[in-house]
Amino acid sequence: MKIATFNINGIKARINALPDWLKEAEPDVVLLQEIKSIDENFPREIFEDMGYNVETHGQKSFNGVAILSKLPLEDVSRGLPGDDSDEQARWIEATVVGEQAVRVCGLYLPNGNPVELDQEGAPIEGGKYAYKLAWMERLHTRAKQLLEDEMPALMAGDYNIIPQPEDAARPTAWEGDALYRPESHEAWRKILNLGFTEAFRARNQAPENYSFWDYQAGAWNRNDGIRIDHFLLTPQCADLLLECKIDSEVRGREKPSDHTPVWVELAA
DNA sequence: ATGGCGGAAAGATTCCGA
Repeated sequence: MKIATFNINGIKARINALPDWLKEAEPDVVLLQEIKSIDENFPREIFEDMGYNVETHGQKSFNGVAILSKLPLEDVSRGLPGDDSDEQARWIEATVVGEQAVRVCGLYLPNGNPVELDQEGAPIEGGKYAYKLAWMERLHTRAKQLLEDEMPALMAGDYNIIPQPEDAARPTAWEGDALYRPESHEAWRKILNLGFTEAFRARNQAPENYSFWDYQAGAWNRNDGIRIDHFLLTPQCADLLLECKIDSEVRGREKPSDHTPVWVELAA
């Protein structure tokens, strides 16, 4: 089973690039982020005609996540639990029924910039960085529950986290940024340390592997990128891991997203 | 350090992302 994650930066803007990539990459399941569309406006027929089941969790203008799957999807759930007042569409999960059932969670973790701190250095309540860290606390809670289920499960998407220096072309440029701050790293490590496997690094230790390049200043041509799109696998899912790859070349095409697809192949 | 680009909604500019 091939499962991909792809922050498309707007479904309308990627109306050609996404189907083109699907036809050649042929993933069984795709977790999409930043569809930037309400559910009613998502062009589901395009993907249904390609054999995909479509489940969306959209909102107006920003954010929005979706799952495309050639295999049946069961028990679809929208929204990350833990804060009923959170109206941002950043989480969707479902069970994919293949040879084995796999629980897949698609996420678009808050960026968190600008970082606003009080005199003591604590994130200011109501600010974007506090929202990011609070969201990661809720993610930690959901992650623990997934482990308790003891079934193959994964959480994948745009984490807006640069895990290590080797995950950025210019790591020093990111010091102090919400994607690279100590509090962000601590929250990331806390989730990993529950017992998740980060799929890409389980298969590849090399630097200069990125999943995002800014549109500005020729970042793609200079390979000035960062690796922020990740797969976290439960132990039962990590046992099924065959490969994890980044489709970098997609970033160099006509009208690209600023992110590129990342995928895993599972023996499921 | 900032936001030079790009997307969306609104509507000839502003907000947002990373």
